[in-house]
Amino acid sequence: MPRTSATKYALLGLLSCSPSSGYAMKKFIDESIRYFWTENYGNIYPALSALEREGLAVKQRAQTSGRPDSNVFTITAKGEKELDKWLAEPCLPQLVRSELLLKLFFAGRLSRGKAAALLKAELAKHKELLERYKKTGACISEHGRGDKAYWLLTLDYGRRHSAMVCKWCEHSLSILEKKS
Amino acid sequence: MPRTSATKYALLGLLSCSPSSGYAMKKFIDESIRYFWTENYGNIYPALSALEREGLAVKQRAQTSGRPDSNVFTITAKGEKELDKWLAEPCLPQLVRSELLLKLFFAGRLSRGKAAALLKAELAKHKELLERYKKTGACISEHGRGDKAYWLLTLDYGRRHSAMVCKWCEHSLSILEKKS
DNA sequence: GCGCCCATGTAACTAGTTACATGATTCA
DNA sequence: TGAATCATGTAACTAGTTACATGGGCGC
Repeated sequence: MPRTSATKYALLGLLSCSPSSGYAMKKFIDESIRYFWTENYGNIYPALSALEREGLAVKQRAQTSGRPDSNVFTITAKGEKELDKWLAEPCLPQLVRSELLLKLFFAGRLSRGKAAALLKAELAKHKELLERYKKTGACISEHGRGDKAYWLLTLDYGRRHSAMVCKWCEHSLSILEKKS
Repeated sequence: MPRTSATKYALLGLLSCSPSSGYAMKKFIDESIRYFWTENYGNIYPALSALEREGLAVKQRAQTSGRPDSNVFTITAKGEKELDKWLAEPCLPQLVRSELLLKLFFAGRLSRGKAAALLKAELAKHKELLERYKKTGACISEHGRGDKAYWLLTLDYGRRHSAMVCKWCEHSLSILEKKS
């Protein structure tokens, strides 16, 4: 079974919040949900054309003073129906590929210092993420209109995930230090 | 910069433990490290040919009684060097795409029951994973030769991850229930 | 003979990334 | 005038999945 790319639904979801352009959606994704979703232009623009072709969104040329014109897309009733259908479907099993865990799995070949360096880099990354989540939380409380519960829920996941990784790294590093 | 596929290094890593065939490596991956790494035949066989072409592994035809012949690959000194170089390099930043979090982010459109169903499915999945990790832990203690510390470390990650997801699901479900 | 596991491989496909090209507007 | 940001798009690429084809050996 060919699983349709989720890009389509990510864009429909964003459009269900408010009409938007490809450029603006990319920006929103990078600034707000990058910790669990990414897109790139090479993906977005063709997907938007497809949405229009399928009648799930309509395009309008919009002019804003002081900026180039943009193509603003609005979700249609058909688009909302399609989105809701997808949202209610169970998630397809996702295969994981963690380069870090793969390296660590074979890290017996490395010196302790080099193995520790991998863990320290991961620890630093997630400490920084934890800092960023604090700001995101404040941002949602300010900007979010309507039901923020689910936004906070995904944010909570991010926080718990990074906190877990930090603890695991610290624990792993302490084990490495104890080693002969 | 084109990032070389990690499949190459995954296979080199496995070969650094012991000579093996593509089929056997696929089996090992599926049975032991599926929780953080996956491969499929369409990926493995071409990668093995490439390893041979680059002089990182050598192929030998092997016959086992009662089974079809197999191509057993052995890592070369050059292959080990290449592997060690890769292992010591910092991990490239990995982009995350979680279909579950994406759905949840837009779950304000769903009934509470449907949103809860997504979480319940995830909870069930990770409860089952936790069960499996127990067995894997025992398996490593028995079979693992040499330095098991790093194997246990990746397993510890899996356990912590699934435990975190379970807690997050339960917490999220309790919030959904409290909602008006 | 049939179904199952062993074993290898490829072709066609879907998905996702990167690099490039274009052009507007703003600000220093 | 040059750098930065806004804005759209495509072509070429890398990566990964699925489906298919083939054939040996084993047990029923």
